[in-house]
Amino acid sequence: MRNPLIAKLEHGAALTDEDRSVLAQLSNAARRVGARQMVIREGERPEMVHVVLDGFACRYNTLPGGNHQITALLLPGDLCNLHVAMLDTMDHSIATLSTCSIVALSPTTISEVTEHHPRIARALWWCTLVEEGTLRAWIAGLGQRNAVQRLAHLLCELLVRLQAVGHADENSYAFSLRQAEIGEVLGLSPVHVNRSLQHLRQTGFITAENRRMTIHDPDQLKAYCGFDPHYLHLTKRSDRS
Amino acid sequence: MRNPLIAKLEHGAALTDEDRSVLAQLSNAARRVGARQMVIREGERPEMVHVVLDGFACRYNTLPGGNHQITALLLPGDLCNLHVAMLDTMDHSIATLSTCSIVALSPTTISEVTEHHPRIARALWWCTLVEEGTLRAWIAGLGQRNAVQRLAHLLCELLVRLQAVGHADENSYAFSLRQAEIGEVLGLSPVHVNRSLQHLRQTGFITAENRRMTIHDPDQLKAYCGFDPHYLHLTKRSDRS
DNA sequence: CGTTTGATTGACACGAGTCAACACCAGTGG
DNA sequence: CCACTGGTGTTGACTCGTGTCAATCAAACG
Repeated sequence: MRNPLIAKLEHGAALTDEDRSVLAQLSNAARRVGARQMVIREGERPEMVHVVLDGFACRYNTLPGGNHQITALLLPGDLCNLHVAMLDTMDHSIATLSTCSIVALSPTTISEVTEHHPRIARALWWCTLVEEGTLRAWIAGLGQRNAVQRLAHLLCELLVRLQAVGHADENSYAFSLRQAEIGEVLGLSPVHVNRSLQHLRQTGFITAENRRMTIHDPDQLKAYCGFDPHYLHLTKRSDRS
Repeated sequence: MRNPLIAKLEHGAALTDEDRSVLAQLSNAARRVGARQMVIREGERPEMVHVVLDGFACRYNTLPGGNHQITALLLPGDLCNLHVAMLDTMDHSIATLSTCSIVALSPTTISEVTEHHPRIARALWWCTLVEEGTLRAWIAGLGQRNAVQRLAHLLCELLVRLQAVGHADENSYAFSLRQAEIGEVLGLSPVHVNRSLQHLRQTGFITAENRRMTIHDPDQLKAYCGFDPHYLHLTKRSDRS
């Protein structure tokens, strides 16, 4: 399995072999983190840039009252807090969902790399655009879609994003979120997540077993929930400029 | 009334007088745009960075089915598409809501300015972080708050953001959105927006008349909806480093 | 094996959407 | 100067999606 960081950044810029080897080196210092561990807490001053190399992590906001809303899923290849040096304190928290393999990079490492490797710098810029696009897509889903479509849309997004880093095959991927956690992503109660999953199962769209999600006909599910991958900006570099 | 672009960026970096005069110059070429005009359409290749100097504009996503979800409100001082050069095509549209005064800057202007004025560059970076924080806060609101709290939260956010650029006084600001547009922000039907507004009026929280929103006791309304301005990162520069 | 954690189910309550009528302007044109 | 218009805001009645609570089931685990 390829290095997911490299695989992801390939979508954002035309990397050279040298770029790749730099990224590969950065990935060496990965550490293993158990499921449901905090990585950064809201209010802290962030010190490191984190890169997820394996597993699922998330950003989440805590609301007065104690409710949580997950605002982003961090998949293999995803970065957090690229802008680390700019921030006073975190306005949200980051935690693992499954067991993860994570690298922590110092701001100086980042700035050295971006200074000497313009294509990597470009790819990192691209990452933040994709991140913003994803945030907007989630807002649109929360505001306009019903529970089942929201869930279907999430499953489609995960399929496409994981495929982009080589962590999903044609129509399935490892998926170990609890239903309660899916609820925190979609703004639904755990019970309703359960019912929505059942609906997708009974309609024959998906099979979820053994911590693996299988989407029987991805194109059909995408059509069902109106999934348009444009916001992920995955057009292969080679396709354009 | 101060230049809102300068007023906003002051929050992101300690600007010098020279920085301010550069920004003031950039603001000269503003053009007037009527209400409900498209600025950039989804799918287009963006060519210019836009800055709102007066009025309300918005980003919005169009969903299959034709529904719209507003994903960001662009207030005086706000920028769109700083990252213009990086994008292939827009994954969302931008339009005015009220009559606006807008400047369009070329990517080369931007890169020249950021190259020669590191504090402005820093402030622009800061802007994108605030933007992301706001997107996350909206996700959290859509996922976890009920209609009235969502509305109250929006009104609080607008108060604070407009105050930050000198476009609101202690407890009121010009506000000319239709209820249907508020609905597109909050993911609510126009009818329910109406009822939620009435609720806030009858509870004595707000008065909305003459295209002006008055929040009688901002602290109380903030407490009511759990508004925490942290995500706007408006701590005055002078307060820290 | 008991224990625990998470998934599933059913009954019920309630927030929010829908539809349709009506009120209230501001602007228009006669 | 006044009817007419179109766009918004306001109401009421009804429906339906989703949340809540609580019981039960299933699988993982020490």
